[in-house]
Amino acid sequence: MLNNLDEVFGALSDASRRAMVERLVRGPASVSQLAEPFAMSLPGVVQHLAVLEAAGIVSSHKTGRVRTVQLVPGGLGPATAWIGRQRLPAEARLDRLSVHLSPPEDLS
Amino acid sequence: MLNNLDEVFGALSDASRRAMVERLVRGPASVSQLAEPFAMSLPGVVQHLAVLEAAGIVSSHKTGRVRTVQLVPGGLGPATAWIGRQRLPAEARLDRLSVHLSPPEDLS
DNA sequence: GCAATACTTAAGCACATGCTTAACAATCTG
DNA sequence: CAGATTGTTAAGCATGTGCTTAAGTATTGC
Repeated sequence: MLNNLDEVFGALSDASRRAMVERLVRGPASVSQLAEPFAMSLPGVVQHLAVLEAAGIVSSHKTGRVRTVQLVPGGLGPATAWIGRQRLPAEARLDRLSVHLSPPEDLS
Repeated sequence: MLNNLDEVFGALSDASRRAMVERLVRGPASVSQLAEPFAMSLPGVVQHLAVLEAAGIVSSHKTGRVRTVQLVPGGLGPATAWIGRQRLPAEARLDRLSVHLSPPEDLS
């Protein structure tokens, strides 16, 4: 089985890449749009995006000359799951509590 | 304000360091005990522990000639919190639930 | 068609990372 | 005290990371 935790955590260990993820939470964006807040060359940004894509955090497709990037739903799942497993025994009660909480209700 | 997300995610991006954290969830351990599962020199292990300690994930104290390492409660909190904030709007319902679970409480 | 736009590819460079071995403490044990 | 145990310090090395600039390749709009 392929373990991509190295790539996921590695991708998140860089502030520029985290900022890109934060931007993408608000919706898909082109490479240029993602590059705009940074004092960084476009190739630099593209390299960061490649890291995020290799980690499965982001996906992209090219339409015409524009590459649109978006978050992969659940792309952070492996990271969340791993961290969730490393709770101290003292914190375990909270885990059990969550099991008994009712599933999320319709909040409309 | 100092931002240690780089260090926390960076520390978790290495499989050896994650394995050490997994071991420490089951209780404190000496440097030698932590080193035992690895085909790695002791200085190598100590360097990994230094990364975990710099990230605030682990703490250690030396008694006699033995250094005992343990998890810092809530040391993974910054990572958990950041990931929790990057949920897609579609996943937002889960956020409300997590609000009731996150703060580490006094479990005495 | 021609120029502007939006990337892409390639190469290179400084610095960080993940190890190693060798040598050095410091502490316990018989 | 002598030797074994436990960790530390220092140095070095191969590889990875995070940029850069320069030059190229589609597309699109006039």
